[in-house]
Amino acid sequence: MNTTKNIKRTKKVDVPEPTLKRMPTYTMHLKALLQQGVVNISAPAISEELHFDPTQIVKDFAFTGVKGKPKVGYSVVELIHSIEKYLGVDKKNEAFLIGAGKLGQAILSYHALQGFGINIIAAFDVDKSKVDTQYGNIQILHFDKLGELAKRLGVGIGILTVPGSAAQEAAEAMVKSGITAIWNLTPAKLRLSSNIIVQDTAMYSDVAVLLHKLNS
Amino acid sequence: MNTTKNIKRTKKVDVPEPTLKRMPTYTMHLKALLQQGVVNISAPAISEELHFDPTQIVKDFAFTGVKGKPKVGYSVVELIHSIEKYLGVDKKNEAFLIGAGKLGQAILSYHALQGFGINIIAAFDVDKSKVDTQYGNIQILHFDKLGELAKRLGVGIGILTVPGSAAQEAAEAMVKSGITAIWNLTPAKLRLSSNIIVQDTAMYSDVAVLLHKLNS
DNA sequence: TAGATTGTTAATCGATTAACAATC
DNA sequence: TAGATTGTTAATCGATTAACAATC
Repeated sequence: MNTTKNIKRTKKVDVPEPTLKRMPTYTMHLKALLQQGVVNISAPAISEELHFDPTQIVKDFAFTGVKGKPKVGYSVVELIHSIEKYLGVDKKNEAFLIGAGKLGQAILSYHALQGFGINIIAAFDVDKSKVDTQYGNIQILHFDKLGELAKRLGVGIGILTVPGSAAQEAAEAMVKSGITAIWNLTPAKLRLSSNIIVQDTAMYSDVAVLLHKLNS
Repeated sequence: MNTTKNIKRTKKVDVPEPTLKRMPTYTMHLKALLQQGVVNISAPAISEELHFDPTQIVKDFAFTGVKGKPKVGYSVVELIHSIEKYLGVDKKNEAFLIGAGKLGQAILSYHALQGFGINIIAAFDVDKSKVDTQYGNIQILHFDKLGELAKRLGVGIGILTVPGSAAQEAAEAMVKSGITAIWNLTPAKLRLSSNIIVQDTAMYSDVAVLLHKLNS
């Protein structure tokens, strides 16, 4: 039995990551259109607003399996449903937030995140003044309880908002607790087992791009 | 006189944006090495740690103008200086922060930002309970004062951390105040004059990528 | 029917990766 | 000198954009 062949058998019709990153922009815009009572929308019309190439928009939508009508465009409602289903927004996607500092609190209070498919069900911290308090309607628990709770509730997603210096250690504890996907908002470069999904939000990278554009 | 030709004359040796985004990762790693007393480092050695392609690392470094020695690698100190100079970290880069909510406070308390070249010198908000207080050593002023202060101090960078619903309006006020570069941390898609530099940090895009990787 | 827009295939563009000569 | 690594040119890969046929 040839393992290499088996891996290749999974036909690689994978979405480009840039497409994936544009998806939430689409749903946000489409929801605004829906509220304005717009029923159908064409790719060129969206292009006008978002400044994406119309062909690219058509291609992006095609990945979700939605069908449009020539001359008419797409049903706004259908599009929203199709994209959200494709992204897995309808799934449970329960997450723990690790590190209830300012950034963690900002994420906790950003309720729109639920609209993008992530459902934060508890937060963890080591700071005794924060532990066993509520933030919004989310309980902050001691970090020690992460392992037990993650296993009991079967939570697989962790949002990492601890200080950069504590990030690696916290991430390792998360993995031990059974967390398999980490949204890393710290500046740290995490070194974890390759089967763990890590998604970095590297703010400093964006700062570098901004400054370079400004100073050149 | 042909304008089109004049524009093209500026030989397009522009850095790829991915290169720019990797730069801060390099400086962070190199600074750690420096603290460990490492004097020289080769691209293959960095590749081992950061999992970037070694050729890509060599190319990235070349953009900054630094010179390496075959068989030895690069001087860690020289590299840091070269990259930081290239990114404009040495420049003043004074910035205002607009919106002193949780996310704004998180940015304000993230002192490492200074190490990436941005120097926040004041924050603005419309919330009376926040106005005229200090956060860390940064004064929070009323949003009304933005225009006057931006002009007086010649501040050109604005960090936008208001709620998404207020983002467009705040951004327009910033532009009127003479701000030419905006780091947009809100989910809003800003519609501004094309000469304004806007850099989005779109957290929801990263969530979309994470969930898709997890659910597939 | 005429024309706008979808859907798909082909061309282009840009970044990554590979190859290799130069060199310390 | 031998060999590792830089520096650069070429090949590959993937995403964007263009072209165009299908169709409502």
